[in-house]
Amino acid sequence: MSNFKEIESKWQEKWEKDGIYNFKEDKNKEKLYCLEMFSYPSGAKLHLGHWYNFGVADTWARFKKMQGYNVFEPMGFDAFGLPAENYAIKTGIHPRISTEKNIDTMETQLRKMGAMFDWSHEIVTCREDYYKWTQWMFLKLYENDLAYKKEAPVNWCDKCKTVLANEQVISGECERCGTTVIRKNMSQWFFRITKYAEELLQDLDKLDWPEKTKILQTNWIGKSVGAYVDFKVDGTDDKFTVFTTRCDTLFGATYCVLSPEHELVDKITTPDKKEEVEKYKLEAAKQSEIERTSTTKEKTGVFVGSYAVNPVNGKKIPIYISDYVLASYGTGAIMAVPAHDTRDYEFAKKFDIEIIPVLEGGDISKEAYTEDGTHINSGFLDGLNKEDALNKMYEFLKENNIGEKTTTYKLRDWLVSRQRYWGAPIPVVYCDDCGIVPVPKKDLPVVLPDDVEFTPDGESPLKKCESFVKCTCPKCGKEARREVDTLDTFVCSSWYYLRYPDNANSSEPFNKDLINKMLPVDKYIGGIEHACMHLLYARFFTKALRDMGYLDFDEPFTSLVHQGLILGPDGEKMSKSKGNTVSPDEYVEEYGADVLRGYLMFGFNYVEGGPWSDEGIKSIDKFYQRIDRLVSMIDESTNTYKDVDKVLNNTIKSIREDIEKFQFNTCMARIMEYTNALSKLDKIPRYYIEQLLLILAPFAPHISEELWSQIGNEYSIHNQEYPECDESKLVEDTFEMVVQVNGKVRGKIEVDMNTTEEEMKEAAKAVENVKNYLEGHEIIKEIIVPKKLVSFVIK
RNA sequence: GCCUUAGUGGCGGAAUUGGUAGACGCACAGGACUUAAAAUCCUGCGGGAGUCAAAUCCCGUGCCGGUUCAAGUCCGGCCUGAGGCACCA
Repeated sequence: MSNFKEIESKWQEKWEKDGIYNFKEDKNKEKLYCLEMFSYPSGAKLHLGHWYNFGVADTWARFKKMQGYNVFEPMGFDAFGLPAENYAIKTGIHPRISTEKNIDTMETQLRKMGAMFDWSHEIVTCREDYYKWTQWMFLKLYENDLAYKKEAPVNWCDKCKTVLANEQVISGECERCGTTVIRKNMSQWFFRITKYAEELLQDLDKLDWPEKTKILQTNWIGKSVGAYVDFKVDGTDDKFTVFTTRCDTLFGATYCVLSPEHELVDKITTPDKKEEVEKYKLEAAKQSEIERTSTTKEKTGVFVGSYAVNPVNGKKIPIYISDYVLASYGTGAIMAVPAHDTRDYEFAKKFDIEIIPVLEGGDISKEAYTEDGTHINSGFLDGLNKEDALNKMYEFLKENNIGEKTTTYKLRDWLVSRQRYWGAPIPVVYCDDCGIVPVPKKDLPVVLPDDVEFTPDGESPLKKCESFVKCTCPKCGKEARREVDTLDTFVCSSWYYLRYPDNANSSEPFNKDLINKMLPVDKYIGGIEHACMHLLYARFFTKALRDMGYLDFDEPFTSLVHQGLILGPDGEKMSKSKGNTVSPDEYVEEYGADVLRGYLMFGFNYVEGGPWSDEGIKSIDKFYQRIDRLVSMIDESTNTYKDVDKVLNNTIKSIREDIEKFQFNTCMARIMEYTNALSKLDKIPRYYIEQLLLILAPFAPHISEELWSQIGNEYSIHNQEYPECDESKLVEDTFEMVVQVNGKVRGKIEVDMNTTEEEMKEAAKAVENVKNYLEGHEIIKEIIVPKKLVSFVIK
């Protein structure tokens, strides 16, 4: 086999023509839905990361197919998004044209991968037959009170008069014009994901996901139990509510802090502080949340001139604003207990505010600092421990109607409005008389118009498209205006796994019975960068659809695996701007898909990834050439060799174990060991060759298929069963016993498998080198690990 | 900064979960075949001491400390890199 490329396209065409990977319902086989996170067609071409994700995951799916599962492995494109629109502004090429062209290229490339993708189930999110149902999802959420509008801050460039993505803000400035970006409030659509916060948290226990991913989601959801406490503003009827996890320290609260965006700020700022407060609010608006919540930067803030009344002791305490308090978490206001909180302590020191310790040994300025001391200076809480004091305070707050026990989450509702063109239009109409009116489902899709203008002035093309904006109210028939914002692309990707099995359905997003059979996804493979957003949004959608009665399962992805990141040769994340991207194309061109896939499997720990280097890709090429040579040594004898049998069965056993852990590198190593064993033979019996090809099939699908046919076997190797391990071939008569003295290896000796512990000990003592160490010393301890080692501790 | 994660030969990476560190491969070196090269095959290959050669010994899994008969693996503290931080997807 001199040319891998030739045989690859030959088999790819045949497989597709025969549809051997197309999913057909089969009552005798268990379905297995294997899904790789679909790709965004921005770069025009597949990059190495795609090959790493899809190509390697396909080996797992192929292995499952050979294990007898009815595998469904679809592919599609997450095709809406910012880059296509930016590209249009720069070049004038319409996003639909550039996107469809990219998809075309990528499909061609994906076919060259030789994966089992079932193209008859393809979906593309920017096409009407898909986004119609994305809009339907929006309407359903709206009907169920899971979509609503409210004011929220966006990145705003006042020169461009446009909203910027975080990505477009470069160190606080607009990437186009360099103007300082500010946070500005706008009315926007939200999905009420927080309604599911508790269930999203609880159900993590049910999932076969990496522990670190569950921890990331747990922290992101950020549940904390505490209390709301109301503070009156002294001398007025105004009050504000704070959230605190330590209401037991209320007696030590010596000031309050509102976020600069808090609605009460303007009202309670005294005239002499007005200027200073306004200035501070502007400064705060310029900062990102990461900057604002940094625990190392110096605390800043401004006294607003008013005082709050501490509800437990009636003390007047000053009210400040500070950027370290965020409007989006809790109530946007805190009570500060500087004696027991680091941030509050720093702040109080700087502004010379009173510090009252209320926990014994808990004064932050003291050396022996504990968080949970006995309460002091705390009136009715004095002498109590943390738990009792908390409970007593909860009671007190409730009785006096000044607060209550509560649970809050860091998780915020999901902002889905985007002031952009290239996305699914939000199917809503604004009518002067009827207000917000959802577009009736029979009128979906609200079609994204093609004839729009892309200008760099930042104005949304949809807003300027009069024919789109102008419409009639579905309720009263009067003239109305369409919503010009589009949906976050994460909305598209929150339900695509539900559409794949039923992608041609034109009367509903998916058939309930079908989806209940095909889902949940059995194995979902994609990057960990999606741990908090995409994966959480998809879980939310599934639960919301379940509650609406459209499906009967609780979780979309039963089992999850993250492939690592393939970095540039410099060890940095590949990006065009860094100029460290590596294209897979030249490798496919030179070595073929099997070799590139093989190298990606062998050269990296799949879950860790690492910097790209092509040192060694040749070795996979050589390895497959070697297999080709071995196959030509085929012999029709039925001889067997004990050593070869042992290696063969160990290979099968190890691969079956390792592939479940996505350890493809060790699988490849075991295949190499088997070929090493075979190459010691002059002629290789047919059985050993067939086993080799079957073992190899999921890893090198084209080469194995070619060689399988060359030795005269029936097409297709991919419809065969994966070899089973014959444990009887692995039985060993002896083992190597290790002898340690004081923890160091001092001898190794081959002994019979059936050696008793007592015999092991005696044999160990008889080892020449061990004898030298034991001589003249007292053995104070003997440790025996059966079938492994003997360890002596001597004095 | 916060959350998560990783650090093992010249390199990519193994290590049954506390029990022989370096599987498998790359690179390199030596040899065979060849007029020669490529390809292929064989041998060696963490560092140091020792020896004709061995045996054997010491050091070694980012750094410092701890637990243990025994630590790459567990615990505490640090350093460095990577991913995410809610409008890139």
